[in-house]
Amino acid sequence: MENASTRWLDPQEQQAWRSYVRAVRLVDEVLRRGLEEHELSHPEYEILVRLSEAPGRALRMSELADEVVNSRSRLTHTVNRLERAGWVARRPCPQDGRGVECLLTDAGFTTLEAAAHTHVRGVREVLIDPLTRAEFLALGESLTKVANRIDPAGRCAV
Amino acid sequence: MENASTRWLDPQEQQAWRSYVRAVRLVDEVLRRGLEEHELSHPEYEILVRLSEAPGRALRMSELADEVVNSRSRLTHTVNRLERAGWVARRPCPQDGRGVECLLTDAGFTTLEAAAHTHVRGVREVLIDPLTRAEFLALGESLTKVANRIDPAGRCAV
DNA sequence: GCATCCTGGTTGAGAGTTCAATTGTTTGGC
DNA sequence: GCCAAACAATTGAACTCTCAACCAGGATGC
Repeated sequence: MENASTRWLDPQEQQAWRSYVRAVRLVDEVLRRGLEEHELSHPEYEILVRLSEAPGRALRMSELADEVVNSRSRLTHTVNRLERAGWVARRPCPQDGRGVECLLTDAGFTTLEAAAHTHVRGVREVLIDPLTRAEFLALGESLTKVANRIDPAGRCAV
Repeated sequence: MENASTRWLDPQEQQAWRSYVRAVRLVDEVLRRGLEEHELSHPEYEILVRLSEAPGRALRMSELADEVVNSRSRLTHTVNRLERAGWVARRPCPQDGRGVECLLTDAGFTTLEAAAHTHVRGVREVLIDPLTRAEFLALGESLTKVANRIDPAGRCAV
């Protein structure tokens, strides 16, 4: 499985990689703390965002799972929590008896609106403001390439 | 707490931010799968790396926590697992009766050597190869800025 | 019509993480 | 020397995530 021919990272690559790991961890932490005052985790927040953008504010479980890059099982658990909180509701899918649609409630929308302010402010503060616009957009483009290499179809259920 | 003056992300920023989230999630997933064949999680792997680089292959718990950007408590739990596996050992810190030193064992070093091949290959595959060298290094520099903005001292116990 | 397979979604157990509370040590004022 | 405050690390409970097993409902072959 492993052989001696692995090409190690040179010092610059090493440094870049460590910054990646460190930044990702710190950014996550900041955003988590921002959302917790709205009783939302980051994964939960993303689900609400996707639902709010969907036609009729509803999506099938599997579509939703792909959009937020979650496993089916993880989505089920997370949606359970959101449903318990009253921010989301489930209903059977009319076209497909196996399917389940997930629907953003009005309460969910209200929560989302409130949380979005905090969240966007956090994103600006940690990721956008420290960089020039060009740097930030370049970052985005690089990461688009990275994501597309791993999951070209754009719909990965992990 | 929230007011109406929040500046929302424009479409390009939006796109960049979503790529960030998506890429980070996908990269994490790939690396996790790479390490699992060595029975290591990514946080565990990082701990072994830091120990292997430290003088005498040992660090105090709090230093280690800062290096890998973990909370104290999380580090304790993770080190418990590593200790149970025999890859790490604890000993009291001679200078400070409160302190505990964490030490990489020979078995731990061997495991680390094996896992490093898989891991570095994974990092290359998902993060380095899809980009030009300049792009990758620019990514690293941007993320260094991001990390330093959040945690200027470079020693954040989260 | 029914046996088989595939897909959408859920469940439960086990592992990992967070938070608040706890134990034990050192430090600093007096 | 003593007491309070600060610090290092650990603990346990509650919660989240992963994986593998499961239970439908649809599609396919005959």
